[in-house]
Amino acid sequence: MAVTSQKIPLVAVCGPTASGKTALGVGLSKAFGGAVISADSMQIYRGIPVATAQPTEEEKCGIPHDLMGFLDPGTEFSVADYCTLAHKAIENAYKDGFLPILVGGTGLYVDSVISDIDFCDCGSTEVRERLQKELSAVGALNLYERLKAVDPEAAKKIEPNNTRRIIRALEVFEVTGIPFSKQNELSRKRPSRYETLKLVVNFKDRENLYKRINERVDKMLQNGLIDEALRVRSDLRENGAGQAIGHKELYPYFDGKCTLKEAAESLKRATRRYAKRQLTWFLRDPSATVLYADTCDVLKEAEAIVAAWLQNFQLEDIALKSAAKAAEIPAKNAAEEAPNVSKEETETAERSQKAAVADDRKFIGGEQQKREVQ
RNA sequence: GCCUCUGUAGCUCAGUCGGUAGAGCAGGGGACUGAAAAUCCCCGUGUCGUUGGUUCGAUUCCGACCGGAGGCA
Repeated sequence: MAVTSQKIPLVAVCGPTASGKTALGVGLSKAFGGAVISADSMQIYRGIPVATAQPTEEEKCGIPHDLMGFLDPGTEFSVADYCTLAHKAIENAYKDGFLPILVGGTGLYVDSVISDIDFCDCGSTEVRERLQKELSAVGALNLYERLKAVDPEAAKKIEPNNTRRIIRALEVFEVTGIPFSKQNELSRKRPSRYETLKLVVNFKDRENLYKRINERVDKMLQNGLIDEALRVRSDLRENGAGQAIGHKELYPYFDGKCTLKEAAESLKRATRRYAKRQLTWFLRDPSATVLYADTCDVLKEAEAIVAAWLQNFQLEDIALKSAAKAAEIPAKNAAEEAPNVSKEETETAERSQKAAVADDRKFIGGEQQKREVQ
């Protein structure tokens, strides 16, 4: 399966919150000379690192991270803005000799970059605001009827109550004169500019994910989530960082309407639901390789997959040299380990790997120390 | 000890003038092309506390018993 195009290789690491994407992205970067480009609609904002679980300098392990914590929380932002920045960031990383690794939980951002969706520069705040006003004056059904007349294809796919999508579809038509559905169709035909390997972190038993989520929320509360929420409350905008899960769930507690315990519970619940939504997004893509974090060592498995995948590329490619070089060792391991493993051996291996996963942090720390000593 | 109220979905409760039940929340599934940690859609069988009785038929009416709440002693 040789790759004939000149496309840039891109590894995407996706999965629900608290699944260990960050550590996996860093781990792969260390193994293959990668640079992380974040694909997270909330980690882009500055000043809310606790709620958005931004990695600390220590967790980044010296790996370059782009598109993280650079935007003022009051700033509006869109997928289109993100794509512009992300394409540039990926290109730059690649030019500098890094293997670009897109790490994030925002499915729309990840897929928009990967398949190079064309947002056709057709965003108009005026038109959108006008439609919003019309909506409250005329009602959702009327707007929906208008969409039906103008773009029946789009109307078929959009629920009559999903006013946000109705407005966007009408907006595209008004600005460009081309129906939204047609626009999408054209965009879909456009070839991607990347050769992508998409990894999705999942769990065999959902309870394991939920446990991690619950524990992480508790940790956030210990790490100053309340102070952070109080500090930035007035800076957040409803259609920007204010949407982030983490602060708004604490407001009822601040307003004396519930106990901290209740607020924490609702925060956990919101996060669990979000994780589920992320999973349905990522698991929908049949081309994605799914890794189960509760039954195997995700990093090891991912390293083997990436190493094998990198062999599709021509090694004369200057930008890939460092990656290929770094890949040598894991590639060998993968070749030796992957095939000819009996079922029983796999099971015992899984069991011991489970222990390693449980001790995730220390394990990575140990690896890190080794490398630093060398 | 007596009196009153109460016991229906994981939780809070509707309801059936007797024909085996339905909302909200929780939970599950899904969609997604410029707010996406957002937005939206779909999914409700449970010994109607237990046990006798009346009845063609009881979760619904009557009795007893067992929980829970309140009142009087």
